[in-house]
Amino acid sequence: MPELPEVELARAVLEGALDRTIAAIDDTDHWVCRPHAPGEIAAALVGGRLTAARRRGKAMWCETRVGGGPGPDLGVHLGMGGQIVVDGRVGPTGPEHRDPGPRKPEWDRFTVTFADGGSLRLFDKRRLGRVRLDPDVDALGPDAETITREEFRTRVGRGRSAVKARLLDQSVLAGVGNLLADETLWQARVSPSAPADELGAARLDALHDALEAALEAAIAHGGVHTGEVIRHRRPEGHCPRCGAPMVHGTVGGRSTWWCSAEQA
DNA sequence: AACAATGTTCAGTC
DNA sequence: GGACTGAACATTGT
Repeated sequence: MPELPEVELARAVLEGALDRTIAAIDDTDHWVCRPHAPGEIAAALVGGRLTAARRRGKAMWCETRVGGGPGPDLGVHLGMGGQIVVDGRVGPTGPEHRDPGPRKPEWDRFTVTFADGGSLRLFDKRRLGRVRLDPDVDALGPDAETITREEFRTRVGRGRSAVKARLLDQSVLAGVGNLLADETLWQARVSPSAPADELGAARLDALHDALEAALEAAIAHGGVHTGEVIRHRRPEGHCPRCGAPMVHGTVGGRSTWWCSAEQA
């Protein structure tokens, strides 16, 4: 689930955890909390509180106050399938929201318990999510939601690798994942394997517009899985616009589907 | 059982 | 040194 729209929805859920005293933290999952030692995050934040929930691309973090002064930021990355759960509530983050399925307690990889009895948890079956203090977000490119047309042109339209690889490169722009990339390319009728530097301004602008529209729709509807082409992203799938078969391949190292006619 | 999965990162190669 | 590629990472589901 987690691409920019899901992370934004999770960030909104995170706001429910602000301004509450932190009574305890379970940071004993050494993989999710690496490189911190068990207890390190707890020692830094217990007694303090979260004061703001921020996001850049797929990276999220909370500003904090501890002992009357600013504390370290608490960074949270959802990885491939993580969810933020505050007081037992999750945001609308994909198919699992409609059908939550089993929720084994051991899939809670990180837990903040508040003095009022509530909690903030990172729920993550796959364990590819990550929690760390003072995450470095400076290496990320501009957020996909706010990047300007001009910035998009110069950053995405550079290099001879496939345009999809550029869209997925978080240092080029932050927030686009595999499904959103396929949706954006399909909306703009651009081949995922087209070399980025051969696109030209018109098609780069079309991609930018398609991205903004896809982001807005995904946030409004609850996640990238609601994209128009996403459910046709399967064997025997057909383009919902022209009816031509969808084809599958690997582009930029990721599983990719595109319309055999319109994105040739 | 083998393989793919909505993400990131690191070791290689050009 | 920068740009780019593919495997590895931990785990679940098909």
